[in-house]
Amino acid sequence: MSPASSVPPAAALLAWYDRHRRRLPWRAEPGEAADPYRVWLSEIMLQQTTVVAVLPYYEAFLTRFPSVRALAEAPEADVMAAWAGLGYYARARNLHACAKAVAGAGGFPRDVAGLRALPGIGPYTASAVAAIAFGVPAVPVDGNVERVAARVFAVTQALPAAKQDIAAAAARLGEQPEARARPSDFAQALFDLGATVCTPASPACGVCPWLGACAARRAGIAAELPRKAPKRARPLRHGVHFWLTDPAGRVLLRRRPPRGLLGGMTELPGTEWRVSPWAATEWLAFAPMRAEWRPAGQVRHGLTHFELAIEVVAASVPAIRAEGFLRPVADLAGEALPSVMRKCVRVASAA
DNA sequence: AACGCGTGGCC
DNA sequence: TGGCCAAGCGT
Repeated sequence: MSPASSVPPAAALLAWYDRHRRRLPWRAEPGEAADPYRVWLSEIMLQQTTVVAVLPYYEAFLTRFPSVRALAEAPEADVMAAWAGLGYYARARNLHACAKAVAGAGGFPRDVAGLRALPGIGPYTASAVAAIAFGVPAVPVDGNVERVAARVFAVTQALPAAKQDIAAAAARLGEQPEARARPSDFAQALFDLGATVCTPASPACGVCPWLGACAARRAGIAAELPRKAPKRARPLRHGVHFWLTDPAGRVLLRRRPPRGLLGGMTELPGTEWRVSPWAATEWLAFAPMRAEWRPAGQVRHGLTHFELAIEVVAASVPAIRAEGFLRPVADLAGEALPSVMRKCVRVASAA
């Protein structure tokens, strides 16, 4: 980035946004006041999660927990069950803790520092809520904004080392008077630009409002930015899970530890997940009860840092006496089952 | 400061 | 198909 490089004009981006703004359920209509609860809820759900995945969860949450107070007063198990399938379950735990803090304080803090102090709210979300809900002139730097900023200023250093430089570049964009006059629209315009035009793989530079000011485009390297450090490979791990039912149509479940992998979520009892496959003589020792276990099917599932291959085995006994709790199979929809466990349930039910 | 932490869609 | 990616945070 040379000293002579010009800053892409905020006015051009805002004009583009006024024509192309996406209508999303958590967005206020032009001239309408934003609802901090909805903005915050959507921002937490959208962390590392696509709009399409969030939409049904957002609507379900608003119906079930129509206000931050309603969310604060709900049992944590209800919140975890409503979040089941969305992933990164620490978000749900922190969401609930944050709701309690906000309800207790009588409302959301209206500035970046106050928001940043709440559970589950980091630098990005604090800026996003401050800008979108309260009109604070901050530029939230997410993956979209990082990409746009890296390109318009041609930051060629790779992430995560380039984090600070890119954040400074994004802040430069937001310093323009036109951006400071419309912080909410400017932030969302950057999101929309990144999501629909300045996309990761094949950016639509031809229709970009910043085409003329983009340093990466000028250098012919837009699609290559931002550069990223290589990621580690995801190893395969193996596990065996047990589908144990009784004559009343109930199945044995277990609660996972409150923190860590799938923390606080419900699971079928099973072995640990390890790199070497399990022999029958080994996994039998982990079975919740002595029974005639029969293979019910296999499940593959990708988690954040490893791939999982699960063997589901099933048995029926006259009476279940084992650690855990029982639920009617018909009621499993209301349980906090993560996606990997829903796959296991599907396989076992079909067998 | 790296690393742990889900899921589904896309090419 | 498999690697990449998405409005990151907590530790």
